[in-house]
Amino acid sequence: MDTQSLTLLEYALLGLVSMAPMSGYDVHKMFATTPLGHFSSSPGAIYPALRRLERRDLLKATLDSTTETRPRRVYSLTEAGQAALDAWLHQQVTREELVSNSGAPILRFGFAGGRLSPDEVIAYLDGWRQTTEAYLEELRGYRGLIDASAAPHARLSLEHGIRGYEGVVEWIQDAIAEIRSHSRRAKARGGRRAPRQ
Amino acid sequence: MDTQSLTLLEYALLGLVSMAPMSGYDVHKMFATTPLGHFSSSPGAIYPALRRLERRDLLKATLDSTTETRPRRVYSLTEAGQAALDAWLHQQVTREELVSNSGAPILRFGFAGGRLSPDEVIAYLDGWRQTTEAYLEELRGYRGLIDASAAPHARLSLEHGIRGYEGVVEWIQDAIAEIRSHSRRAKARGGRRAPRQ
DNA sequence: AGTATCATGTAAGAGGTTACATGATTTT
DNA sequence: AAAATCATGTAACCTCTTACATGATACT
Repeated sequence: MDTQSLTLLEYALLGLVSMAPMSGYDVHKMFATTPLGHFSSSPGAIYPALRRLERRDLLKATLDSTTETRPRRVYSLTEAGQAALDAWLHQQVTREELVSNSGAPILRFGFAGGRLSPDEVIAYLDGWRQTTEAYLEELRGYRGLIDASAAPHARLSLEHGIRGYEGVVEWIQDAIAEIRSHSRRAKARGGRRAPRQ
Repeated sequence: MDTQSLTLLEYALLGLVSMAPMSGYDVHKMFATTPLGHFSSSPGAIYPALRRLERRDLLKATLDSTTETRPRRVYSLTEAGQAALDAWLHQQVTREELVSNSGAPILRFGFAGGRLSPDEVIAYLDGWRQTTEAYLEELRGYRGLIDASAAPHARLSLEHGIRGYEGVVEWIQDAIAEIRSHSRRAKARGGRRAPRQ
């Protein structure tokens, strides 16, 4: 298996295809019409990326010839693709991901839905929270270094960053609580053996 | 004047140099040691960008030969550079800037300190707030389209985005209040003619 | 004397953006 | 019949990343 790491766009494509097999045009529509991260829907990015993933055997294309037109290339994950996606989903949030503001942490969370267990998701979220709180301490340390009356914009910009990360911590706490209660309900239902209608 | 738009890194360089003349290495240190946006401090990005800005006559370099070593190239803004920076600082925040999450809005705010009047800064912040609230309405519209019990991660991801933008709106309101009171104090001091000591 | 840091760069490669191309299908 | 949209792509260009190069000064 090929350990080379992928671009964020490529991981996003793996994640999307994992939820449902898709063509390049389907991906384009997703990026263009839903608030799924901040990816460009330009075909010049999407189609070459899909081809790269196909070359690396992470995706396979099945030619859909139901219509007589030029066949759509519908992509799905190979086994190596599932492994690569799962390995990525298991990566903890790093300080660098926070600083670079790439959107990778929330993207991983979004795709973790069906692929990670509730306990794994909670562990991921808790790691994210810890990394965020450590970075928050760093940022708060800068507050003392700024002469506020001399540089109000510098201090306010720093405050903007701090507030953002504080909001993330709150969101994580709520998300963990919600996932816990959701998983408890699922277990309770499982105990009574799925009563239908 | 050259109306071609610049990359965010290039605008960041104009902004940094506007605060104090700097060499490429000074910029590198800024990016490496302060939480100034999410720029890479790699010389392969910084030095070529400075050269591009010099070629476009937005920056000029003065060779500092106080030391007998290889002279440092200390950059400062040309008049065209000041005009380009000011034009950028006057641009309102767009929906695209919010979606792409580039960090341009807070970067402009940070550099607006000495170059825009308090009234202009407040107008900028208020435009940012309005654009953010409009985008928030868009995002809230997606809430109804998601079946929460079927796709809890999708709904939580959306909520993550919504919370972030709500936090920005709150920060903007506080920032406006602070800038208003700061500017009132400055006017009051101006009336009594700068008492020293 | 040797190592770390200062300070400035270059070279190769990858990925993304913008713009264009192509041909079929659906809509007006 | 014409226009818009579906669907897939290519080509040129630009910027950034990574890694290496270079030579001077400061430190130990």
